[in-house]
Order: sequence, then C-alpha cells, then structure tokens
Amino acid sequence: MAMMTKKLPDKTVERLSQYRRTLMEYLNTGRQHIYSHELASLLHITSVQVRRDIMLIGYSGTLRKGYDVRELINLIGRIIDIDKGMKVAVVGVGNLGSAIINYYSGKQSNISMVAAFDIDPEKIHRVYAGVNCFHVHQLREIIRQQDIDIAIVTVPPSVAIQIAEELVMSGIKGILNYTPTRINVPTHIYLEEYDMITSLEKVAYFVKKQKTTP
Amino acid sequence: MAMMTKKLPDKTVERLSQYRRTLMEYLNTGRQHIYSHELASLLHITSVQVRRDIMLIGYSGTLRKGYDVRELINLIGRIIDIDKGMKVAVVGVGNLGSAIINYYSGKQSNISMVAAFDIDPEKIHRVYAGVNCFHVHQLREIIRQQDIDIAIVTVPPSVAIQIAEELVMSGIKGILNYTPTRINVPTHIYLEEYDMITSLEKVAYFVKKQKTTP
DNA sequence: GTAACATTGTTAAAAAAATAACAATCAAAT
DNA sequence: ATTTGATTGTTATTTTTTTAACAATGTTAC
Repeated sequence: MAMMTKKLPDKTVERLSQYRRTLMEYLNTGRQHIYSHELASLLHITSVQVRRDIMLIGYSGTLRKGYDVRELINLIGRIIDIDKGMKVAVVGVGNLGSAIINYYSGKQSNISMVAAFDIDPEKIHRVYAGVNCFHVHQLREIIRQQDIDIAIVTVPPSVAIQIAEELVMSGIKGILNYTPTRINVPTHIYLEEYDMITSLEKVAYFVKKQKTTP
Repeated sequence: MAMMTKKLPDKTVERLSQYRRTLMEYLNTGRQHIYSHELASLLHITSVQVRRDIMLIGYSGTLRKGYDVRELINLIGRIIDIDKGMKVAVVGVGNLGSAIINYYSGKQSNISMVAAFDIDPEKIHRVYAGVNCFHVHQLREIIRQQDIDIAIVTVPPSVAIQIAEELVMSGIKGILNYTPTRINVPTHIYLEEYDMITSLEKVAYFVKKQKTTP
C-alpha cells in the first residue's frame, strides 16, 4: 500500500521507459520470460545495468527463468505512469510537430495527445491523427480548460521564447522543447530540451576522433 | 602545430556545439564579448561549467571583458569541426526526415546534407531543401560514391533494422537513429540513438514527482 | 596609488552513473 | 546426492560529471 516514493536516478527513469517498450515488443515473440542479458542486448547496455535498474524498482525475477515480462511491464507502468493519465499538447504543427503527433497517436499509454496548436489558417480546425488543431491564440484558454500537463514545443526557433511565455502563463507543468532556441521557465515547471543539431555534431565529432585515433 | 588530441568529455562536446550556436546568435546583439555567467544563463547551466569546458579546449578569455565571442566560435570550430567537412544523408523522408533536412539546410557548417533516401515513388528524384532524394535501392551505391560519413535514420520502426544493415554494408561511419527501434552495428561505427517517447515519459515522470513531492 | 571588486582559470571535492565483484540460489546433469 | 552452471540481487569500486573553493588578475573607483 505504501507507495515507493524514493526517487529514482534520472537515467534509470529513461531506461525504464525503454525497457517497457522493448518488453511489449518482445511479447510478440511469444516468450513470457526474459533474462537480464537479453533485455540488455536489445538496448545496447550491460546486463548489470538492467538488473540494477530492476532492483531499484523493487522487482524480483525468478532465478532460472529470468523476469516475467508481463509483471515487469506492469510494475514499470505503476512506477512511471501517472494515475489519472497525463495530457499533452503539441505547439507547432510543422513537419516535426506532425511527426510527433503520429508517433504517439499509435501507442496506447497513460499519456494522451489531446491538442495541437499552430497559426496557419490551413491547419486550424483540422484533425491530425485524432488530435484537434487550434489557433495559438487559444493556447492559454484550452490548456486551462482541458487541464493539459505537458507541452511539446516544435515551433520555428524565432518564436520559441514567446510561446514559452504563453505556456508558462497557461499553467503548464512540463515542457519538452525541440527547438534549437533555449527557453526560460520558472523552476516549478519541468523543462527538457533536445537539440538535433547538437546530436549530429556530436556524432560527427566522434566519427572524426575514431578516424584520427584508431 | 601539434593538434590537441586528448579527448574531451562526452558532455563537453555536446555543450561546445551548443555554445557555438548560442554565440553566433549572440553576435546579433552587437556585443563582442561575453562573460561565462552570461553564456551559462543562456543555456541554463552554471558559469563554472562554462569556464571549465572552455578551459578544456585551451582558450583564455580576458579578465574583465570575458570571452571574445568570435575567437571562441572559431576555436570551437577548430575542435569539433571536421577538416574536410562531413557528409550526411537522411534515410526516410517522412515528416521527421523532412523536418531534419530543413533544420540543417539553413545552417552553413562543416556538416553538409548531401542525400536523402525513401521508397515512395512520389518522393524519389524530388529535391528537398536542396537535397536530392533517391530510392533506398541505391543507398549503398550512393553512400560509397559520395563518401557519405553519417546517416540519420528516420524510417518507420519496422524497417529500421533492415536499413541499419544496409548502412553497415555501405561503409557508413556514424549513425544517428531517431526510430524507436534499437539497431545493432559493429563497434567501429559510432551509433547515437534518441527516442522521443522516452523523453516524453521522462518529463511525465518528473512532472508527476513534482506534484507528489513538493 | 591603492583598495575594492568582478571575473577568470584551476584544483579539489562531491555527486551521479556505470561497472565490477561476488554471494546466493536453484535447475539440470551426472 | 553432489556437482556444475547460469542467473539474480546487492554491495563495492571505478569512472564520469558536476559543483565548490579559491588564488590570480586586472579594471575601476576613489
């Protein structure tokens, strides 16, 4: 009954999300159990890391059979899912925004995509993979009304800051920023930023290194 | 003359890429110098971290004026850029692939987008933001011919593994995988994977935590 | 000219994350 | 029955990353 509230390491949370999806995929093979090293190799990490993460969430596998896949999926869900579900909106329905809407629309999970925003009249009032698109003018109103928790920002870089301000005022609780523009939000809002250019330059750097220092 | 070859920390490399872009943006303000704490606040990190990273690449600012922005940009370029430039291809010209092509096409840097691949006849032989689209059948041939170094994979999850195999055989040196499917490549190929679903679930987890433990 | 101050550069410490080490357990084989 | 072997669970160690501490430096104000 007493819910585990000790906080998990950042990286463990990320991996748990990946474990779950990998395990759901794995169920298609028909197997009910999985060994730590199997799960590890599916994710390119070590088996120790898998076992350690699983230990941290308090699950135990059976010794000779490994982990019960369904049980593990369910437990991870209890840890990282939100009881009443979490609502997400995408701001900016360009290529990236559309890609994200499509990505998530398929998956059934406790996270639901409930609105999209743009300024292009062509896009407003259209429905993308089941998600309604509204004008950005309505952003504050709709986020309040529908009690949306998280916004994914995929607008052009030049307007990112302005959108962030709108989101802050709308009472959003978390932001996932995919624009290359860095935004500022109060500390009570959880902010995660990802920059594709950085990732590519990182790959380039290490490819280069590999070439020079074999 | 002797090039610095000691290897920089992973995270430092990522930040250097971000510093550079932030600094280029910063030049528009007309200012020639920047303090560590200014750059830090633009990126939501600490000034110590900025100074430490800059120390690691062997640059020195002036004491009262901070860092010379142009000099710093140039030095970062000499560190993370590739002498002869690096060629990139995008495999999968869906929404995400298109978004990425557009992203990079604007920037001028040592990384150049030189080809795209898809299987949709509608897309093949079209030009996206200056980038030619070819049929995946030609992938190996073109990567070899044009000596392409890095591939960004944005195909549907179901074909990711197959594409990865093609890429390995084509002699690619680095892969940036944006599909939720984990792929396997030999160790001599640098692989970076990013999964948007994981990021969203991470944000959801911490938003939830914030709510329960204030 | 000198005191006060803000800033850099660098070493030291702390924190976070990954890895290693290994005892415990149980199934299967002999 | 006993040994062998494979696997888990957990503590210890190492590595990586971040943060703190602080001396050095030069600019500005007085």
